[in-house]
Amino acid sequence: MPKPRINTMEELSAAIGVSRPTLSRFFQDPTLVKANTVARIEKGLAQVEYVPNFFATRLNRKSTGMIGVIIPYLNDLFFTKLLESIERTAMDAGLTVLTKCSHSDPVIEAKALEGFIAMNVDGALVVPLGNQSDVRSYERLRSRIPSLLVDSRPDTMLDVDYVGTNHQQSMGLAVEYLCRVGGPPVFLAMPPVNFNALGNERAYISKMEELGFEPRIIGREHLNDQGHYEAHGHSVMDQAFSIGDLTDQSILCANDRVAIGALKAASQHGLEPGALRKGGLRIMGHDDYPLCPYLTPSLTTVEQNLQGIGSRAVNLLVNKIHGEKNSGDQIVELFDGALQVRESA
Amino acid sequence: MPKPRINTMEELSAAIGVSRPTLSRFFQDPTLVKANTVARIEKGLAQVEYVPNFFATRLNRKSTGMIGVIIPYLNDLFFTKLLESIERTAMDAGLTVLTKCSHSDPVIEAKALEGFIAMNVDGALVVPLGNQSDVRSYERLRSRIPSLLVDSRPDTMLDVDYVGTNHQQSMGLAVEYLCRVGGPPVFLAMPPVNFNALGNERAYISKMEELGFEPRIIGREHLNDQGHYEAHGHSVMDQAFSIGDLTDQSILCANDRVAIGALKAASQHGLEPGALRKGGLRIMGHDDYPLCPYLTPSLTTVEQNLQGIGSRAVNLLVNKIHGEKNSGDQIVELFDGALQVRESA
DNA sequence: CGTCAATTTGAACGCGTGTAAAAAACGGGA
DNA sequence: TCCCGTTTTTTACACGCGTTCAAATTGACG
Repeated sequence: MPKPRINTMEELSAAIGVSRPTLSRFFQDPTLVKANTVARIEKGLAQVEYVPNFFATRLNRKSTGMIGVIIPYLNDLFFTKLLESIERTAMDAGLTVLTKCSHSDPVIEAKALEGFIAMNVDGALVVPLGNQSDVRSYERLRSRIPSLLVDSRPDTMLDVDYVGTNHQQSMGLAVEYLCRVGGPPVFLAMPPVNFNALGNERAYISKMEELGFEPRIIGREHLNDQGHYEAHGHSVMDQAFSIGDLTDQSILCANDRVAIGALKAASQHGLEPGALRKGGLRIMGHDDYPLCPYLTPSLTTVEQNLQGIGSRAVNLLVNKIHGEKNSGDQIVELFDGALQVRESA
Repeated sequence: MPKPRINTMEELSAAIGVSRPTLSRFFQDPTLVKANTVARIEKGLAQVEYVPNFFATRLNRKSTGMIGVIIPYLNDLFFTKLLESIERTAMDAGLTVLTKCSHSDPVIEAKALEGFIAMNVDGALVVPLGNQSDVRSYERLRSRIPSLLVDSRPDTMLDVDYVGTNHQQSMGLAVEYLCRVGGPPVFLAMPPVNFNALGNERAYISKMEELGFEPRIIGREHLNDQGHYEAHGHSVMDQAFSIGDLTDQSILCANDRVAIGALKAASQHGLEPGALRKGGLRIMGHDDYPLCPYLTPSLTTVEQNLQGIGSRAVNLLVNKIHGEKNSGDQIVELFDGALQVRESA
């Protein structure tokens, strides 16, 4: 026997004999209503089918209790891990998260940001596409809504609040490690079309120079579909190995997915990255993709503190929302990476 | 010079000299307004900053133009691939997608479904947690909103509209292939706590029996945290290999992530799955996880047609929304899997 | 210039709930 | 029992836009 469906608070009010304003307060926060009355309401509620209309409740409220989050890709465990951290933290803070994915399309990204404005979200976390992102969209967003850039910061938005990894430090770790335990690394870059991997690249160069080595970057010339990092890494290294190049070098990859492609190329050419431990071919990644330990050989990499970045981003956003008066100062928080030494380097 | 911000249609109307009802019609569908007027509105719009309030627009509309989608995990490329397919199809159909993730928590799942009701979505696609899912929540949802189960169907919801993979067929393919090219496979199951992998398991059993072989299932007794498939596959196989068991068997894994763990265990024990091509140790997965080609050895598997499942699910949902009068008949569409023979088996 | 059809406008109401202010009911203590 | 402070109820307005409908305007055409 299905319970009778009740569509409006008005009807509810009539059905259980409690005034509508009291019901309204009850749904927002039961502690605003006397225990006695709460019990009466809950008893009534158990007998009917009623769900307050989401739109109506937010229409005339100062705070919607929602934050918007947008990420560039879905098919990447890096972003989903970050997203998971964000969602969990936000949920604990009592916020509803509105997740969007731009699918690597600046137009979709812009539309999503506009959507956040239209929905009056309390704040927004933006993991941007990168330099292709529409700067004006973001400007429009942050002029109305407390916002934070996460993970990646386009060159055109350097004056904006931001939480991410300290690439100088994390790539520095990688370069230093590779140099210490073997030969100085060649840098396998991301596809050029792609978003600002420049942070990693610049960090590589400066660390190499600091240590007195000549930086060498490969893979910038290869065109590749966006997001197909493994294919990129594979094709670049396959080509090199085919002519006997780089077969005893240290290869530092822009990220783990590129490294996964490189690993495959190596194994196809009968090479065993990391086999000599202190020299020969070695392949290292960056990010600590969840599958790293399960690759053969397992992938040495630098772990990004996605957990920390995600939760810190949410907390900072909450602060911005609750006033904390735009102190005027730009917020920039960079998290250090941690070396994860495994078999491949 | 920032454009003046306009907050309501009323103000907009005054600002650009077009009546509010006309503006309303313009925002819903510009073709409802004369070209001449459209131009005038657009010109005015370019000079100000205005975004129609999302809540207000949906409050008094019959259709919200939104569909809700919920998936159980984020950190799984299988689900993100499915989600991507769904989002793309929905976007093409002009629908706004509301994505939620239950993070493997039935309570979150139930809340999300209630949220869909509260937001008056036109329809909902539910990729359930599995047998842990709260059946009543889903019943409440589908009693109010056109809904469809996708990918997995809990035993408690067998009478419900559903789109997914034909596991009988896809696992049949795998079993048949393994038997044809080598010895009959042992089935490496998912962690028991987990959601209904039973489809795969049952399909394995029935195909084995059909071919006259004795089914053998391992890995059911191992307890494991949810979602850590690789660790599960690894620990089960590591244990077996350690006592010299299964080292020359065909192993059919419940899914690719389990297989990835199994592959790692093999390599750690100096075993090379698939090396003998037609016998010896072979490992096969199911799903065609995007990384399969990049593993060493690359993973033989059965590809699920996620693209097809996702877009079909959206299209069916759209049909249900647009009436198509509940024909009364239950909708069940099963997609065939396709063999992807690689190195590991 | 007149006519008819197509558009736009004004005015008003509705959507379901938030919110504020004042009046009424309640509850506990002297 | 009376008084006072707390809680609930009444009442009324607000939120921003969808929608309707009659009245006014526009536009193309003859």
